[in-house]
Amino acid sequence: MSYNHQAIEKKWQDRWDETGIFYAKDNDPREKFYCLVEFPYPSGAGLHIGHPRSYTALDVVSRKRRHQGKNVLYPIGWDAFGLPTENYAIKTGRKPQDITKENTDTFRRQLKSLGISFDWSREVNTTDPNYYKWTQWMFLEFFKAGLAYKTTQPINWCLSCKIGLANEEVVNGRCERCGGDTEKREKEQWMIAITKYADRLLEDLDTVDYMEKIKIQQRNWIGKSEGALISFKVDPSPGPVTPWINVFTTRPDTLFGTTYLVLAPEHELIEQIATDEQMLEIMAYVEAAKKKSEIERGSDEKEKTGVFTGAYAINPVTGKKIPVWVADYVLGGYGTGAIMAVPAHDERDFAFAKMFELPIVKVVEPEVLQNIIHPDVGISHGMQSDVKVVHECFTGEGVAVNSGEFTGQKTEEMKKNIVAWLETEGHGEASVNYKLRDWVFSRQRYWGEPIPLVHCDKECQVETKGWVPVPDDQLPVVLPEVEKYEPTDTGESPLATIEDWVNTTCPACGGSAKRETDTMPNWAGSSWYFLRYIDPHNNETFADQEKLNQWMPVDLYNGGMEHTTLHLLYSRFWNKFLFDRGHVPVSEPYARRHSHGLVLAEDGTKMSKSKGNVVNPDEIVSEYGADALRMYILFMGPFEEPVPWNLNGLIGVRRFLDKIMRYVSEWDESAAVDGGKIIEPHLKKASDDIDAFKFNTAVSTFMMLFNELGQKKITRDQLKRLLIVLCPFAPHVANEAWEMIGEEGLVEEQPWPEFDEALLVRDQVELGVQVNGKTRSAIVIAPDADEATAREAAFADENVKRHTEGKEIVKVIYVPGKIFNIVVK
RNA sequence: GGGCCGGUGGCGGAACCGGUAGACGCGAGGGACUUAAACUCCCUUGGGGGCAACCCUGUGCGGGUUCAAUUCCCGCCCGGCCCACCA
Repeated sequence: MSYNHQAIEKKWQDRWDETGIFYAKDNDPREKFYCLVEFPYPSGAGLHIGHPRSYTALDVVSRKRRHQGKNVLYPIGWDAFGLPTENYAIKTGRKPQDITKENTDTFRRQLKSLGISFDWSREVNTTDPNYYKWTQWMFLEFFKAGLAYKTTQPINWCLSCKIGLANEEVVNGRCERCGGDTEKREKEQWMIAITKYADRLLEDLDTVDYMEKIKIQQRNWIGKSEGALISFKVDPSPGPVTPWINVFTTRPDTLFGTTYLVLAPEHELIEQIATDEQMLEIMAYVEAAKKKSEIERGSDEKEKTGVFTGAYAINPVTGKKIPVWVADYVLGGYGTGAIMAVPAHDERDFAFAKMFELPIVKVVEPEVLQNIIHPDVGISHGMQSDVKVVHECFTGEGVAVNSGEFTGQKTEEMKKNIVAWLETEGHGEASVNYKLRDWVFSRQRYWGEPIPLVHCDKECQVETKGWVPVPDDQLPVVLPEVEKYEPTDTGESPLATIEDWVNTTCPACGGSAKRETDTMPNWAGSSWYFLRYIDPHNNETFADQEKLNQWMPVDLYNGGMEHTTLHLLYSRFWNKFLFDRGHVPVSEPYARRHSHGLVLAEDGTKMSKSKGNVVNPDEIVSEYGADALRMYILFMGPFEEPVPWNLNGLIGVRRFLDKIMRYVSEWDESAAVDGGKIIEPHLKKASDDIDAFKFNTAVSTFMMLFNELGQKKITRDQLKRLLIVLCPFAPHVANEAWEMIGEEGLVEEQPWPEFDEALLVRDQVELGVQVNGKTRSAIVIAPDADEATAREAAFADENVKRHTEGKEIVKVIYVPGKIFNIVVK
């Protein structure tokens, strides 16, 4: 017998809709549980088979919590701004608004067909003006706090999207969205000063329960390093004002080994200090470096290039003149865009020095060498004349050599002392650097939130360089209708072409003014959506304070690892900022963060449209049913690991669901026997596995349970308990079965079972018996039997006798319930 | 190059805190039911040996700790993901 999934799934989904049983309740005395999944980007392709993995898993958790009497908020919405929709609009000439409407309708239908217990009354959409009104309002909060600023600086530019990208969006020199080539470009951009929060984003990781690998990845991305800022005086001075070159280093202790300086090609001092003879060559090099795409620059395989500027600077500790070079192995965006090169103790500097025959001076030795009498100690640390060719580079810590008065100090000690010396001499100071960059927040695109600023023609607001916020009562600044969605040839947003929208009046002085035509990146709306779910229809504020107090923080948040350095970091930052402004009650938005693995194609590779190995959830649901898809996707493997899709596996799960329905239809109360000893341990295991995120073994536990039951009919109460625990996994089947046995109402209304300890303990276990660690037999014995009993049973066993007879028994190890091991000689 | 994760049957995977390796599912083989098929049910299924009871071997490779290692330690090899000239 095979149950009719189409009929029963529709039936119960309608019942859930009618009763509103999954709606979260504000002002409710029950304990709250806020369960969150990353809301999807509603693409034209429809739901990906990977989506249900995360949604189903957290659905199981949410459903269990409801059974346990919690007031659960499990919402869903649409992260709908973004390039694919815009590109589709360009291709078809249709409005992105219309395309989005169609796509979200599809996604909603697909998600509902899975029976996921979302609270559909709280659906949000980032492209809804009632939503992005608040995204804009929050941007203005950043602006008013001085954290949003416009600047011209080299940014990552995607050549095919014609769009500026944040660091986080550039993957191996390619655009994260389209995979196209990127290069550095000078462009005016709105930035948000996320770096001001770098320390707190780092430190507060200790206060949250994230999977360790997520924390590690965020720490690495923030990339805090401590060191020193050191100033080198250019000598001879190229003009009346003597320029100084500032460098950041994590190894100030190697200053004596600094034999040259290197500036990034973008460095502002280059033109000023380069000598006339070198100028042509330098300019050519700088130009070439600019044109190099990020890919080329990265793929140079350590082959170093560079040009001498002709200028020299003074090493403050040795007093020696050292040459200043320009090379693109130094990054303009990190530190000061200039480095002190210590070829003896840095691989990159070493490679460069060898290439251009620059001096290499050893100033650190591994500590172990210090115990050996060393002829080098004490030799002068001069330049050219006494340079020995060093054949390898030592980057570790150790003891200083060739370092004047500091010689003999350990690295840690020397770092402190040299920084103190630099500070007194006015040549430098202790300093901290981060890899994290400020967030490039402008997009020259149509399909995003307009940045709600106006530039006053008279620049009446001097301190903000003429930029004036659109007043709150004029928000949202609604996206105007345009003819064409293409970015303009000048690299400006299509909005720039709508004159009567661009031209406006200055909110401050009433004079003429122009609107900002850039839009926000698609990360904007997703940075705070978890707050809007709490009060999605509020028109007075983004969410009511009382309700925020009630619901925040999110108790459990699941999403993909690919968002660890993007969305997850951005939204933590955004929430912290709102917290500082007094708008949200907690500093960290997510108490616990989990991540899921990808669902791969059957061949173990990523699913992709081009390879044609994509699985369509609609087909699966219509052919095998939502419950089969739900249970299979949980069963296929460990939740956090990637697993290949396998249709036969899904069919196996469907067979199991048929087996359950068959059991229930054949179930006969009058023939019931006590099955407590069978079902109780299994139900307990399945229940525990939910909290441990071990959904795969939870499903297999149900299978084992039915294998053990066989034809045995359990009591009504026992069957009911079973169906309640099954319900989070296969809610349609559980409800249908519930009705089949004549029970009223919905399974969702039932409390989670309390497990009876007495039924969990087993009276007999099979205990392995080993001789010298090799399993030779097994005995059936009480799990808590004493050693004498176990010993008797074990030595009575024929097989054990055969392996022990005539041998000296050295000792026996008996671990009750685990093992009985006899050591013989 | 760095960080993280992983490597167990033909396949996906299980094994709690070191305690009978291979649960559960798929696939395969055999059988029952059927006029036949589908469905369902039963048996077998890591490799090698043996009629059998059983024996040997086995969790990427090489060592080690232990009564006992898929699990812990050391050294390698391979794969995946993320980051990557970050001073």
